[in-house]
Amino acid sequence: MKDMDIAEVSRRTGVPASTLRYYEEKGLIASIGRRGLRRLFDPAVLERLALIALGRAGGFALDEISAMLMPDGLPKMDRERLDAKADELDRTIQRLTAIREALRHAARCPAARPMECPTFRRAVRLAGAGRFEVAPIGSFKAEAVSVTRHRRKTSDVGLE
Amino acid sequence: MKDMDIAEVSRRTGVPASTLRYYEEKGLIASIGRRGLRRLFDPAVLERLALIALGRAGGFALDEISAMLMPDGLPKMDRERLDAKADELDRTIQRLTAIREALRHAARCPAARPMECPTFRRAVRLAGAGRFEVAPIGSFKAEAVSVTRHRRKTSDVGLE
DNA sequence: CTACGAGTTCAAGCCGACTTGAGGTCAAGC
DNA sequence: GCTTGACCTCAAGTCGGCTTGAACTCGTAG
Repeated sequence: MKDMDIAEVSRRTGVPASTLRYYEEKGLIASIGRRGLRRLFDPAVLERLALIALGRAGGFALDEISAMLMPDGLPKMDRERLDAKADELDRTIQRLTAIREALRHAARCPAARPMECPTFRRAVRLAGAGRFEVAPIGSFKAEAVSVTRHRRKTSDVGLE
Repeated sequence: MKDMDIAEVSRRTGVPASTLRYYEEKGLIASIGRRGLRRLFDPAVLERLALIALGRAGGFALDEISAMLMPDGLPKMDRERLDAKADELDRTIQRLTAIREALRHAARCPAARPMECPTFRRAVRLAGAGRFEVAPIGSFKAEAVSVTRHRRKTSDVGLE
């Protein structure tokens, strides 16, 4: 298998040609040359695209991803940096798990107002969904979670 | 505690006033009236904002969230719909967990190229990070994950 | 030789969730 | 009575990650 044109890369990865050009422009992938105007890609780009997709699926920004990949597609970051990313993901997972439980519970809990249900409240608290001192029963607080979002002042709850 | 002005709601929730106005405009929250020009909010809005934050933290779009809340802040969706959301979250969690493992592994795996490492490859596969038939060793495929993102053609990997 | 279709560039558009800025209103304190 | 400052509206801007469209260039099949 020799070098591929953009259509083949697109076909084999499901990544649209426009996206591939965009990624190249951003320096995430590189074409190995041209035939006429047309880009030629080394098959290794498929692997690299898999890693990029992995990062995207993990919710990382393209910039972060390119910071993690060496020119040849090897993970570049040191152990600490990768572990930090893993930890970040870990916190996200915790949060999402709590939210999932809240939803499951809300689906069958008969309480009139969800916030009156201790189970639900607990889930909300674990979700770290903002710092609210909501009235009913004892007040609860949670540290604001801030998941890699640009300049935010106070409690950020965004996942993305 | 009687009705609050926007500043108080903001202070108590950490949600900026601009965001509160935006949410009102979108119909996610409602002010209970005005004093002069100024909005007045019922304390119940705090609870509603907590639920909104919960949804945001779960990665749901504002539209989805408002579809889940009754005018008074009660979860509105039927059991099936809520369960479906929970399932969606579940899949996301699975994916993120796989990615976290991939990162942890990559942090200490000595393999020259990550894709040569079976453990890593497995993680990538579980992450469903695109459908790639990458060269080395046996090829693998994964169904494209599509996480509630607007019109996308082929394999979408976005989480957000 | 020419037409075709797949590729190219560059600028502009889109989506969601907000933020920012200019300019206006109004209740309260001096 | 006048200033102050918190609040208001409305339009426009921002950010990331792409997509879209117009206008162009090639290699190749007929």
